[in-house]
Order: sequence, then structure tokens, then C-alpha cells
Amino acid sequence: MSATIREVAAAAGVSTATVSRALRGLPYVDEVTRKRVVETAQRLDYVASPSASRLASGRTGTIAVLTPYVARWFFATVISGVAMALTEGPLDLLLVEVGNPDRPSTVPLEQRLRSRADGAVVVALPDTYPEISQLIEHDFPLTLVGSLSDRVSSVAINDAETGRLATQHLINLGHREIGLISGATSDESFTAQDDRTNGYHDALTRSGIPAHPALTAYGAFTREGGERAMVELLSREVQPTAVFCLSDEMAFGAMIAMRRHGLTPGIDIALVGVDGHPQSELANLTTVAQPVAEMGRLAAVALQDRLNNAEKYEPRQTAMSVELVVRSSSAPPKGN
Amino acid sequence: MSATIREVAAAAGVSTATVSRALRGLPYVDEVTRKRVVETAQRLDYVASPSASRLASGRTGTIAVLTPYVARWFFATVISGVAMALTEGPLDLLLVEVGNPDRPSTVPLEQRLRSRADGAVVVALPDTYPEISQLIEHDFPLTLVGSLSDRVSSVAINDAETGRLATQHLINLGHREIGLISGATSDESFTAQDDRTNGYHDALTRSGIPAHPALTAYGAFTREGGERAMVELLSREVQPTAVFCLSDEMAFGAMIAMRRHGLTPGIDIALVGVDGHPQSELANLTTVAQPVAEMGRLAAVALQDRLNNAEKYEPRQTAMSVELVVRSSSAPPKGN
DNA sequence: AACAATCTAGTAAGCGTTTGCATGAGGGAG
DNA sequence: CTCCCTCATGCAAACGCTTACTAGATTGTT
Repeated sequence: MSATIREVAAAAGVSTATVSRALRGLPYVDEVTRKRVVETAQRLDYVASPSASRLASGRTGTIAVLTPYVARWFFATVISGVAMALTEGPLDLLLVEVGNPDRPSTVPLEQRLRSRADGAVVVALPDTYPEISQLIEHDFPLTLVGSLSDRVSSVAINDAETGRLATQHLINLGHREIGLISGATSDESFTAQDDRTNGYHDALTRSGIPAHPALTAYGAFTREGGERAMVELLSREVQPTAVFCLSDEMAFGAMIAMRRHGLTPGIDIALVGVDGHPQSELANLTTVAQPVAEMGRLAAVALQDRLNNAEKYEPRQTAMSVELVVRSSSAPPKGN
Repeated sequence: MSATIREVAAAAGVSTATVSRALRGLPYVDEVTRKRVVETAQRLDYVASPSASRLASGRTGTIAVLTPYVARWFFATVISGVAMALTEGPLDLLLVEVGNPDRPSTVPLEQRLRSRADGAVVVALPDTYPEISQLIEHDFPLTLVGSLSDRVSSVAINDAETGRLATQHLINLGHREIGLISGATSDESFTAQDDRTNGYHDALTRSGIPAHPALTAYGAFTREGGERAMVELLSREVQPTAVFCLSDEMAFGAMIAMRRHGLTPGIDIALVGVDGHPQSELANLTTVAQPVAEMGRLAAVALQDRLNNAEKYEPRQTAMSVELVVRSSSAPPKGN
């Protein structure tokens, strides 16, 4: 099919070594020679075989994105951010599903990555997640997005602050019975959950509002989960006048549940979510928005940085700032 | 780092050739020997180097997903379907953005793929799209999802039928002034658009309803596009009592525009979308749902099929059936 | 003018597999 | 007992690059 480096070398009247150097822009190649080589390569439609150069150089020219899901908004958006950062370079993007409870993988992650990628961007998994932790110990270049780490570079929002912000907003509106809709009871594979919850409690405490356990309900971090959790909440003795949902998608589910019960968000119960999901506008959902795509992009940039600097590299935490977007799903409690 | 095949061979007391055969399950290896080799490999934590085997075998063990966008729901969902099909095998998934008007790529697609992937699943691009067409001509194994083709295998819904179905639904409700919200005026890189539009016209014709050009508005195939188009529509002389939006996301945009004008979907103007977007439930949007993830999965399976059968392979078109999901965004016109 | 430093380019040894070919060992058929 | 065929394995040549290392040619220094 494609021409080989030897043919280019022959056609250009140089050695393969020179072709290799010329085409990769390495020094010690006369500009005249380089030009001739480049032209010859172009004429022969030559492109270096990735497999061959990978084998010879030991570098794969690939970065992996490790993510539990690919279709959910947050994850898909991070991935697109990473893709954005890579379009400018020559790096390939390998997509790997990791940590999806519904689809456990048989092959150890490290094997799936070894000699397949030079590094990886990890989405929403903490550095304590077993397979991730293992990679870090083996010094596999990693960057996290969605959770912070002091072992590798990471970019995320301040989740505790986010929880505080959302809750404080509800408190400011005059709410006292503020519920919480969270993911699984305690999911170690997604720390944002605990942090946001802490922020919630923190805000309550600061305002001297006792946290009522009956105001917290757990579901999955999905629309369905939020729906179930809200149904649960509505069946309890104590009723919240406002609910903080740990993600917009869960808030959407909560909205569906409310509607089924004849309740209106912002009138019967105030709702706040987290994410800045594109649909939050149509749903009139108040949300704490985070710059998701940008976070993915930054993580990819940080990873490339790490790959280029090799030695003198320091893990860096990047905290993105969030923005409370107020919409009609959050309003003062009925009485007021 | 990892052990090499030579070390395994030495440790197991066989040649590298035997190790290679044994580990890949090839015939002509004694079961006893195979077992010994497998155990040795496991003990040494050996995994064949992808670069090396790719170079030697000429196969990359990778399939690419060619998509204009990665974060938009439809695309992300197709990708996850492909990923689903691949988790069972040893294939890698290479993500490549192609045909995104906002991010033109400098490197010719063929070069980006050559010796990088054994085949590709193309999302929502027709076989007439220049770069895709070129790949087909070069016999690069391809499978399309979202548009049909007789040159390569493809899986898609019947878009004309979809347009007809949606429009007929509105007609059945008693509407006569049925508007259309479409993407760009004529986007050759997304045939579904034209087909759905044809279905729309077809349904009108069959019912003897004259198609009024002033009832059609163009935007992008996005929420913002739908919003703009609806604003446009509302500013026209002739007003529709119902509007068929070529995608759910555009319908969401239309809803936002309507709300801003104090109009309610299903009451002032009926709305129907296409996709079965997860948010359509919350938005109460009537939609023609398509099994997107499944389509991605099938396309991946078809591609693997093609890769395994090499020779005797016939392009196959798979038409998925759609389902009209009626919600409150579509109701009879006011008068009735 | 002699010598060191810097460029430029070539030689060839890998990189770690896969695979065509050769070889030898069994085993059933004649 | 041969002869052939099948099975099991080894040998060694690719696969198409990258990259020490080497060496000659320039250029600069003193």
C-alpha cells in the first residue's frame, strides 16, 4: 500500500536515517536536504507506519481516556474536551471504558494500557480507585478530571464549595427543610459525591440548621436514580421544601417524579442541581455550572505537558470555578 | 518493564514461535505445551507488545469511530454502542473527529487512519462525504450508522418514513399548517435531513395539504439552531399550528423560543421531534424514537464481520424500526 | 596553520512480534 | 516394514521504523 521509508530514502538519494530525521523536524539535517526529502515523501504519499515507529521508539503517540461511561453528558463532554486538545497535535485518542459497574472488564486495566498509550486522562474516577491507583504506582502518566489528587495532576471544581454554594442559595431563599438527593449510599469510585454532600452539611451547620437524615435519599447518579430518590423523599414523614440534587441529571429525574405527584419545581419544592447541563435551561433548573469541556481540555494539556517534561514534573491541581445559574426551579418556600 | 516473548519462550523451554501460537490459540500446539506456556506467560506477567505484533502481522487490532461530534447525544450514544460491542473482543477503539465544520483537520483522513485502524464505524456521515467516499474507494473497511449506503454496510432508520410518521401524526391530530424546522439549508454531509424533509412533504401531499414554503425554517442541527428557527417561524406572516423538528435537540430549542414568546408546546403550537432523546420525557416532547446505542453496536458488529470474512463479504443495509412516542407536546390544534 | 567544535549524513543494530518453511516424531495404511 | 500424512515445534526472515555510533566536511579559534 503506502510507500516505505526506504523507497523515500532511495528516491531522495539519502539514507533512511536522514529521511526519519528530516520528516520529524530533528536537527542536524541541512535545510536543502530536508526540503527535498519532504517533497519526495509527499510525492510518494509516504506516511510513517505508526506500528513501526512505535516499536522502534517505544512511544505510542497515543493517549487514552479512561471513563466509566461515554454517552452520559458529563463524560461525553470531557472526552470532547480532550479530543479538542488533541486535534492540534499528532496524538491518537484511545477510548477505554473503566469502572462501569454494569460492564466489568476481564482484562486488567494496566495490561490494556501498557504499550498502548503513553498516558491517560481519567474521567471522574479518584486516585484511590484500585486500577487507577495501581497505574499511578507504576508511574503511568495520568491526569484526573473531576476529582483532585496530590499524586498526579488533576483538574476539577471544588465540590465541597459547590455543595455549599447550592445549599446556601436555598437557605438564602428562606428554606430550612432542605433535602439531598445523592448517588449510591457511599460510592468510593466517585468522590465528588461525598464532597458535595459535605458542602451541603457544612452550609446547613453554618446557618444553624440541623441536618435531618430523613431528608436525604439515595439513587444512582442518573436521571432514573434521581427519580427514585425523589419518590422516596416524597413518601417520607418529613417533607423538604427544597432539594439539592448532586447532579443535574438527577434533578431532571426528581422533576419527573414531582410532576407525577402533581408538584411543580420552584413552587412546591425548590430544586438545585450541579453541572450546567445543556438541558437545564429548558428545564428551568437552577444549577451550579462547571466548565466541563474546558476541564477535559486542560487535563489533556496537562498530560501532554507531563509527557514532554518527563523528569522535572510536579503534579498540579487545577481548581475550576463554578457559577450558580439561578432559574425558576429555585424560589422561596411557599409560606414566604 | 514487561517481559518479552523471548523470556517467556526461554522460561517455558520452547521457541518464541510456539509461545506466539500458544498464546493466540492457534492450532498445531500440543495442549500440554500450551498450558505450560500460558502459565509461564501469566507468571511473568507477559502481554504481547501491540506495536510489535501490529508491525509483524499488519493488523492493528483497532477500529476507529469517525464522528463529527463526540459530545452531542446522538453521537455520544452511537460511540457508546460501538464501545459496547468492542468490550467483548480485544479490539481497541480509536476516536477520530471528522467532518466537524468548526474544527477542520489538516491531515487527510486517509493518512490518519492508514495503518492505525483495520476499519471504521462512521457516524452520521453519508458515503458521499468526500473523505469517506475516498476511503471506500481505497477499500478501507467501513460501516455507516445514521445513513444508508449500497457501497458498504450501514445501519440506520428509514428517515423518510420517520418524517412521514411524525407529520402524519400531526395531520391526524387535525393540523393543516404544519411547519418544519430543519438544519442548514442543504447540508450534504447529513442526508437524514433531506430524507426526513421528503417524508414530511410526502405526508402533506398524501393528505392533500399544500406545503407552504413560509412554514419551513432553517437553523443548525442543534438546540440553538432550533431556537433560532422557531424565532424565525414566529416572525413570519403565516403561522403554523404544529411544527415538525428534524431532531429532538432542535425541538428543545424551539420550546425555549416558544416559552420566550409566551407560547406553550402542545397548546399553542404542537411539536414533534426525532431521536428519543433522554430529555424528551421531561420536556414532554412527542418524538420518533430510534434505537441509537443499538445502532452503534450493530454497526460495530457488522464491521467486525467484514474484517473477519475478508473476501466473501456483501454490504448489508440494516433498517431499524422507529417508534412514535406521543407526549403532550403534540395535541390537536386550538380550534378543535 | 593546526586543532577543536559543530554540522551533516550514513551504517547498522535493534524494537518484539508473526509466519513461511523446514524438521522430526508418531501413526495408520498397504 | 515402508511410505505418507498429520501434528508439533523450531529457525530465521521479515515488518518498517528509530537511534546510537561513526566519520567526513565545515567553521571557528587562537
